[in-house]
Amino acid sequence: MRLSRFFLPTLKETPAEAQIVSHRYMLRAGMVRQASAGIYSWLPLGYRVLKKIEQIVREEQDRAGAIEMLMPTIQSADLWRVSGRYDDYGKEMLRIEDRHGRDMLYGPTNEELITEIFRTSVRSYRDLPKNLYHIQWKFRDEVRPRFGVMRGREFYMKDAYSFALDYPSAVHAYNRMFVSYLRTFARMGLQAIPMRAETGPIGGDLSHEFIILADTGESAVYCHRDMLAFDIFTEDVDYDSDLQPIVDHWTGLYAAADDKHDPAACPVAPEDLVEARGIEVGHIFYFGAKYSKPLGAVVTGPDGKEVPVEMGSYGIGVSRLAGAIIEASHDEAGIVWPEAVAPFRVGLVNLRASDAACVAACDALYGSLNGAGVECLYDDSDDSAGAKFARMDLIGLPWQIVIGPRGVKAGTVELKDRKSGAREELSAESALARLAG
RNA sequence: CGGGGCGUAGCUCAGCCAGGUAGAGCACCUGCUUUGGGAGCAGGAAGCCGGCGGUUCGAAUCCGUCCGCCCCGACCA
Repeated sequence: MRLSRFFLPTLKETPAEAQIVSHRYMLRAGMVRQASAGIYSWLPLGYRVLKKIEQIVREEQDRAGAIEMLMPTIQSADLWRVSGRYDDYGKEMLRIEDRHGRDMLYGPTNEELITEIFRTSVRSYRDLPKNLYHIQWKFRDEVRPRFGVMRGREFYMKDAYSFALDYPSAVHAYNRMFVSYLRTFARMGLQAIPMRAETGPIGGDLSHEFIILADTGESAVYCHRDMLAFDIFTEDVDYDSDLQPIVDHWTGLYAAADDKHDPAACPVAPEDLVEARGIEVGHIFYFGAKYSKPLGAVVTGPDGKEVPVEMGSYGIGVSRLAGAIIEASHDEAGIVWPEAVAPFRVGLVNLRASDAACVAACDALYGSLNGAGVECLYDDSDDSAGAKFARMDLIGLPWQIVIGPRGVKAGTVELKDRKSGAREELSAESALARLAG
């Protein structure tokens, strides 16, 4: 993509409303723009990141055996009255009335809807287990939205719902999601720590939050020091095998968010206890028959008796992750994208747009990169060199290739690693080979 | 929802206390000069001073009211 054809409204100064680093950089890098409190437009650069994150989540859900579908953003209040949550959810739920005076709502979650779909379609234990998910915009009318997309009112979320015949099989469904979450966050370059959690208004009694540590995290978290040394989980998994050993390994050491942490009852010696701030990027629940019972989602078991299905739900904050990744990966100059979620893999900088030789060298390499399938943002503007460097650092693409008169004369380009800052002079062919590899 | 703060040019902000022709820096446009870390000079364009009402000869400025946004707390993927 040529910068001259792209839409990248970067800001030199920090907008006053942004307090934390991810929010500041997302605004400055032209990723998002606030539409109203807690509601954002995703500009092209930010949208590319959002889609990368979404795709990783999707691939790992699919790998774990979940089936993708799509439910609407607007729901009828009727189902929520049946489950009893229409009143319980309170003002967080955005309520709407249609032209016929029917009560509608902008869905904050989808347990009722998915259970209803399941109820009318599945009658036999032979159709179990199932795990259905979708990735969709949600709305929770937070009293006080803040931290940019990390605590917005409108947010993009993956939510999966598992259906099982009995408790052991429900636990296996839970474990599948647990393990797939480890993989999902690892692919984004994040060390996510599963922690015991309150189940909140969703309800249930087996629940973990996946937390990434960051100074600006919303909640205090506590965990055993050794957990930080765990290798991030990247191995391939047979999701049909017994996953309990993996889950046990990751839950064997103490880790809890503040709402589950009791200093008096903490089993970890003070010198081994890490106290930090964390951002919740995923949350998984087992909640049994909490919804299947009132909504009548029952199946006939092998013994011919009807039983309510055992359910769980599993969320990942897709839009929140965009902010959370920046919190975990940035420096004074801007964002430092992990390769897997970077909006482009490489930024190609023409230092001298007025110089025919520089233009020719850049155009040639740009063509080669595109030909090799390397996502490239090509700064073909005639801005000053300093402005280009600063902008490229700000938007945080993992690699920069700088071509200027100096290098063109010497037959070299400069390859810069955004994360380490290391620069290297090499031929355009070598740079291409490096990035295409 | 309690407490606090702020709405003036695209962005960051001054001006308000003490009413009297709407400002600066950055960004933008034109031209020239520059060109390896957010360049220089000259010129230009740009604002219903958040909305409504009031006080006044006169309101960005004073008073009232509404709206929007931010921060702290309580609450949440």
